[in-house]
Amino acid sequence: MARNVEFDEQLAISKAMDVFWKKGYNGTTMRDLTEAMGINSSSLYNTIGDKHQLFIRAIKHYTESRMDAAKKQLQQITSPLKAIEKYINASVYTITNEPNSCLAIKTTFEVATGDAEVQKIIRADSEFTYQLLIGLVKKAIEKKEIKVSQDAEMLTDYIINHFTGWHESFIIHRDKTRIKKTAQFLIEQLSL
Amino acid sequence: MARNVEFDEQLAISKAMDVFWKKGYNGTTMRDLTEAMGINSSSLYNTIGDKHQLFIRAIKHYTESRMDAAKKQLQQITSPLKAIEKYINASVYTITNEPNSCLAIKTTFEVATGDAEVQKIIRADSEFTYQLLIGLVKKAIEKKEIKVSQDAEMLTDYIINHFTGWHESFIIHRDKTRIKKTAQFLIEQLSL
DNA sequence: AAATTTTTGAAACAATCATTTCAGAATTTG
DNA sequence: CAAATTCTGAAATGATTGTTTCAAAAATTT
Repeated sequence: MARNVEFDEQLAISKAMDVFWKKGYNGTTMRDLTEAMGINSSSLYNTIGDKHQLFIRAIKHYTESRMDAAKKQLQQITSPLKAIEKYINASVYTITNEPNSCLAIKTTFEVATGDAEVQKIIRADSEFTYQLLIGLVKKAIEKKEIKVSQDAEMLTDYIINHFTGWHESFIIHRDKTRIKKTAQFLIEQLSL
Repeated sequence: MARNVEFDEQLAISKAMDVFWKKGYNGTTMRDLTEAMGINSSSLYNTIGDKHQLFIRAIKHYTESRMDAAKKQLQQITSPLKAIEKYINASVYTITNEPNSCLAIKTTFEVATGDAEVQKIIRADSEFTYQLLIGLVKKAIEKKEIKVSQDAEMLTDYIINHFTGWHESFIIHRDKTRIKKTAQFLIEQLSL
C-alpha cells in the first residue's frame, strides 16, 4: 500500500564501504557517508540504521566479497602447493596494487579490540582464510609437496602471518620488490 | 621575569601517549587528553600546540623509548644469531602481554597513509629496527650461524614482517601459544 | 482514481568537537 | 618588596558531530 525504497541498498553499502576503507571508522562522518551513498540521512536511518550498523554491513560486505573471490580463484587448481602459491601471489598483487590496504586489517587495529560485534566478523573472516589454507596445507603434506610434515596448523598460521606485515611494509615503503622477494622466499621455504 | 610552566611536559606527553594508544588518533578527544594529562587546554595550546602536534610528540616519545630499550637489550650479546633470537622472543613477549598492540602499527594503519609528518616518524622507526637487525643478520652470515647466505636485506625484511602479523593474530585470537609456535618455527628456519 | 502508507528532503536537534579568550593568580627578576 | 611577565582556569567560541523531525512527494493497492 505504499512506495518502496528508492535506492539500491547493496550499491549504497558498497559506497559506504569505500568511505570507511579510506577514512577508517572514527575518521568517517555521517555526512561523508550520505554524500558518497547519494541518499539522505533520514532514508539511511529508516533502512540500514545508525553509523555503527552501517559499518557492520560495510565490513560484512567486504569480507563476504573477499571470500567469494578466494573460493573462485582456487577451485580449479589440482596441486595443493600450487594453490597455496597462487593464493600468496594473488595477495601480494592485491597488496601492492590497491590504493588502500586491507579494510579487515585496518579495522582490526582501529576498533576490533573495543567492539565485540566487529571482532566477531573479523574473527569469522580470519577463520575462513585459515580453513581455506589449512585444507590445502594438509593435502600438500599428504601429497608430499611440502617439506614440513609435523604441524599443519602451525604452518597455516605461519603463512597467514605474512600478509599483514606486507600491508604494513607497503604503507611505509611503497616498494613492491621488497614484498615480492620475501614472498618468493616464503614459497621456497614451503616447497620441496 | 615571569613564572615557568607548572606541569612536567615529558610526563604529560607520556599520559597523552597512553590515551592515543588506547583510542587511536581519531577516537581521542581533546577532553580525553587534557583530563588524562591533568592540564587545562589553554596550557596545552600554549606549550605543545594542537591535537596533531601533541600526537606527533606522543608517537615520537613512543618510538624513541622503544629504540632505547632495543639498544640496551642487545648490547651485551656476543652471538648475532642469539641476539636475533632474543629480539624475536622479546617481541613475542611484548605482543602477548601488553594490553594494547603496538602504537606504531596502529598508527600506520589508521593515519600514516594520509599524514606525511606521521609517515616520516613511522618510517624512521621502521628504519631503526631494520638497521638494528640487518647488522645482526650480516654478522650471523659472516659467522656462518645462519643457513641462508645470499640476501641479508631480504632476510631482514622477512624477519621483521612477522611482528605485525603476530599483533593482528593476538588481537583476533588472544592465543599466546599459536604465536609462540610460529616464532619458534621462524627461529628454526634461521638457525643452522 | 482515490485512499493509504511509506519514503524522501531539508532543516533542526542537542551534544560534542577542537580551539580561543581573558581576567586573575603565580612566580621570577630587579 | 614591587613591577613585570607568563601561566592557569573557567567559560565561551563557532564548527561539526550523529541523529531526529515532519511536511510533502511518491507509489502501491483497492
